[in-house]
Amino acid sequence: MYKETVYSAFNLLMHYPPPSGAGQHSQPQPPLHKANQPPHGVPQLSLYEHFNSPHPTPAPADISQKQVHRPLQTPDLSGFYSLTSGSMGQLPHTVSWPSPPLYPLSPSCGYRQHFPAPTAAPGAPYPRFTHPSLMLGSSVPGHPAAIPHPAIVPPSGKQELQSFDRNLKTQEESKAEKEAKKPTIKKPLNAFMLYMKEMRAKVIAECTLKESAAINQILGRRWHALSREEQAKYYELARKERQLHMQLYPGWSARDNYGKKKRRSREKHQESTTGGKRNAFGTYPEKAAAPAPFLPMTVL
DNA sequence: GCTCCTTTGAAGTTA
DNA sequence: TAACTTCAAAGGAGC
Repeated sequence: MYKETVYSAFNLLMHYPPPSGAGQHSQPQPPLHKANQPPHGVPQLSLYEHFNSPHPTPAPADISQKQVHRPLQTPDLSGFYSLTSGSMGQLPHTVSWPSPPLYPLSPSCGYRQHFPAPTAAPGAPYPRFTHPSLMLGSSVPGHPAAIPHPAIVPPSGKQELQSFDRNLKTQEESKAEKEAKKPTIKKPLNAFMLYMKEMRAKVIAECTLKESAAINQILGRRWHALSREEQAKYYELARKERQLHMQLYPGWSARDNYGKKKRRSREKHQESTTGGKRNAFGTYPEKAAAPAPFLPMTVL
């Protein structure tokens, strides 16, 4: 039964149609994230105003209007923010279609018909949304909450204990320790990362999956299936995220974290694509990614 | 406990 | 400037 389901789903995916317009456009347009820059002269709410506006405002029917107050919601958060839409109309004509999935997905998770781009009724109030990293931290003047911005990652308690033990070590070591203890300021999340954060729980619930790699594949496909307006929402969020990040950490650069994680060697990367390491489903990427034959249904 | 997997996008580095 | 690389999140798996 399980095998049958998996085969069916996999065969479906192999014949999974690309989104409408993919591969058919003759005049490629700039990517959404490039095109989605606000034009000059469009009044922008300050970040403080964004985060301290007491009441969410229903969005106008025409999202291309110069200001859209669009509080969105996640279940565990109480705040909201409003965003300014500068160029919602300047969206890419289409998006590239992702490569076939490496993981066999169930139709309810991987098949496009099951996750159409959500649409809101015209004039309906926008759902609340507060991405944690968009919430005010203590470093924002005038804000009562002493919650640090989540981009700052303090060392873990374990590391702190370890560093406490090392107090007896040499000054040089403690100096190096101090450097290591410096909280890491993380990169602001991009549009897709924000989308993943919001939708992950939903996918987990729908698909009863726990493997992040598999979930991310589903989310990647859903991202491509989103309407341009829906994607624009996340590009706008990401823009705000970067803006806030710049305000909170003016001197920060992505260079600060560059190379901090262990650099993956090309050999290792190639190894992974040529069968060196198993993925989350215990299969080898190159085998799963290869064009799959149309497998016959197998009843166990 | 570190790294990989897997996704997209931003930003860094390299040629 | 184009191409390539790294890192953001997530959590199970493997070493």
